[in-house]
Amino acid sequence: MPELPEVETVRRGLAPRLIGRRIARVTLRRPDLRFPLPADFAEQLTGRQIIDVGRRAKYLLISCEEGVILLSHLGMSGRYSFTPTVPPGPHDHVQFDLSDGTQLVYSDPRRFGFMDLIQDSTAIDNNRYLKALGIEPLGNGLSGSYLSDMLKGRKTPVKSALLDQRIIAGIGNIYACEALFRARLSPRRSAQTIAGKRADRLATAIRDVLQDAIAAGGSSLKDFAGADGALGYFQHGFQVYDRTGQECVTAGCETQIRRIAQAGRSTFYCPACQR
DNA sequence: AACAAGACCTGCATGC
DNA sequence: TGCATGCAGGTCTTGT
Repeated sequence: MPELPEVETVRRGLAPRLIGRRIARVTLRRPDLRFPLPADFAEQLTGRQIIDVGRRAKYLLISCEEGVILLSHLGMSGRYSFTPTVPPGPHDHVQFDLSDGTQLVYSDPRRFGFMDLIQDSTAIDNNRYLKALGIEPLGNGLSGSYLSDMLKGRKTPVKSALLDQRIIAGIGNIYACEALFRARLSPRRSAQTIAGKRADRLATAIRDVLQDAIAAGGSSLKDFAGADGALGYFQHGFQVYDRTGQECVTAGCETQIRRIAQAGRSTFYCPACQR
């Protein structure tokens, strides 16, 4: 599951190959992704020219002429490719034939991803998937004071709070772990204790780790690839994620990275550096 | 209101 | 080799 940096990497890969092209044909090999597609999904898109490829949190927003916007979430294993196989693979669920003769294929083995249509840009904020989202972590809204305000009174672990998309939209399991390591904060700490300098540190760490990951072209675990098929390199930059038992990267700290479960998700951290 | 747990679905690594 | 188990980047829904 791509998190914000991976979705942004996909967006950047798609934009130059989509903008200005027309959607000549939409083939639905499987109309039931995670959720049912709108009944007129193909009809609404067919013939329309693509004018922008945007992103909100982990959602891709592909804007077409006459205002229709295709919303696409990659779930855990969704990916876009311009090199369709013949015959189509079992998980190639949607294909967009473009006016320049290229074909964009959406594949998603786990089918946790989904798509929707938004009628025009004024309806974005009312979309069922977007309306409850919190701030963009790379926007101007993220600050220590925003974090301390939002986390006030919350007893859930700060790690779990970072995954709450209503507070900050776009952080997933990897970058929640990585941001807390950079901020030297324990993932087990109660969210309401994040205030003052701790909150400032966390806000900075979130922004920095996401920016670094985007600059590296996203990470790549098992299923992710950019739209051009290239792999991201940020996984080489993980300092705690999936490093159970390995030595902490902090100079002089020889503590082993620990893995715990929080709210059903794995958390990785250094119990010595993160307080 | 906040929080935890379950549900959704397939593929892969691991251990017996 | 085959099989069972647990795990995976997310989000929505249900129940306390």
